[in-house]
Amino acid sequence: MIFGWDSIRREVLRRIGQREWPPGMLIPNEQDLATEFGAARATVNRALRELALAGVLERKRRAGTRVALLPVRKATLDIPVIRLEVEARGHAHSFRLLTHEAREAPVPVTSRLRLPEGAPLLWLETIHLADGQPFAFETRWLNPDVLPHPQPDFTQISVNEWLVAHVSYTLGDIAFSAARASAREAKVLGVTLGEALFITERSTWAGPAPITLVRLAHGPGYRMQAVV
Amino acid sequence: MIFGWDSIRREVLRRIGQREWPPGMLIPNEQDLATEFGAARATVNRALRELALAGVLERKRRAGTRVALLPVRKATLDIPVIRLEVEARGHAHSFRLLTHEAREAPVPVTSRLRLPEGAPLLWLETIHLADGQPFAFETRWLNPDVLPHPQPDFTQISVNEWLVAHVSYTLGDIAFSAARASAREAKVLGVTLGEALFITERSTWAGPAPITLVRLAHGPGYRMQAVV
DNA sequence: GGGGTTAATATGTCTGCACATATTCGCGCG
DNA sequence: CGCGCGAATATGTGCAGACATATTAACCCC
Repeated sequence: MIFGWDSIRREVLRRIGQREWPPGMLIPNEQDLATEFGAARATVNRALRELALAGVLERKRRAGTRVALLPVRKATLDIPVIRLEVEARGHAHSFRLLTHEAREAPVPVTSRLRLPEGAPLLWLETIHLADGQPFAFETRWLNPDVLPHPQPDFTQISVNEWLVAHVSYTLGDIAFSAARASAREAKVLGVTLGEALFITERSTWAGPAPITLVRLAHGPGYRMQAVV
Repeated sequence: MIFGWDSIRREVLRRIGQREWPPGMLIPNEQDLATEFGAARATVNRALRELALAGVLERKRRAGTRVALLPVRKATLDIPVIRLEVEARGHAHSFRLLTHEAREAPVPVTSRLRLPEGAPLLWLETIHLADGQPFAFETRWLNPDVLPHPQPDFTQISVNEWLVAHVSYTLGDIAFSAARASAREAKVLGVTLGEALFITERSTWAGPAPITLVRLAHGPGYRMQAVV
């Protein structure tokens, strides 16, 4: 009813929700729906394409569109810079650079970044604070090739923020897990030894060139939320 | 070059990556780009819309399109049914229903599902196995109103899977965190007391009606991955 | 010069048409 | 009966033109 591809999207969702179109059913083709809704095929296409992207529909050329049997829900989560994440929670962000040195990266790191064994990388440790309280402990391997000469002053601008502003990365992967706090993590984050930490690990790339491998350890109470 | 909106998208990404269009810059409008690429405005629009969705561009009517200063990367993660998750790792999935009883839900649960205090809900505990080894411990509050009479046999089909096949939910939220294993969790998952667990909590709704509130505890070694 | 109204502009979306492309169906042939 | 090949079909994408809408810039009046 009303207007726009979004109302078509919602109407299709409604029919699926009410079981008028049960899971697995082949739904009418775009042209028929366009006629029914009094819209152009392109408009119906837009609505169905969005639903396929969301995992609600499965579409194949010639075979048509069917309601997904096991809708693989897709959650999208925003990954802002830490400063924005802290500020979104209503706290003031600050940070302290704890370590900044060149190091030979261990094999798991070089292999994951596809660098030759023993390549010299920068090793940085940063503690991020929210209203002065520990928020996240960041440990990072950084490819020095991406830095200018002289290097930026990472005690003034966080590595995180300098990178998003000065190095465009095109792709990367991210993984989440849980781990117990090591002695160092416990001390830096101010938690008891063995506490459960929420771990985020990211690797980022500028095309074929590795940029950085970063691990963020969040203390207890941290929740990462997403809408489905 | 070549053809298609995706090649325009990649070309725009390239210009951003090469700093031809640095962060914050106002890029040419759709019509000019369409002329430059020899495409229709709709095609350019499609490319730019995708990039805005990915957080690379920021678009505003009349104001134009600019390169995002702090690109808020959006990661999309798939949330399949547990069986598929286990099978994707090359293991055989099985499960055992440990508990299945009516219970008065505690206040935190009823309030989160917006049900009256003391509403009777189903309480279900399930252990999911991968090749016979504990994979995830599922604890669930389930609104009995969504079930048919007689109730399905949850020892045969997992609650998880029955719900996705028979109840369409329209929205929900999901949160991830880390927690230490309680005595019961340690026993069921076969880990030591206090081990760090990866926790997934979901609430799902069919429009205004609550369906279920579920908590999944994954043992150590579990990683949730996403592509940026 | 300040404040409010008006015009200009870039994006958002729609229509109607066309062609491309991936599948599947069905026919014919060995 | 099985197999391969061509026809049919639904989606994917393209184009040109149009109107809608949000937002900004310009202007006028006091």
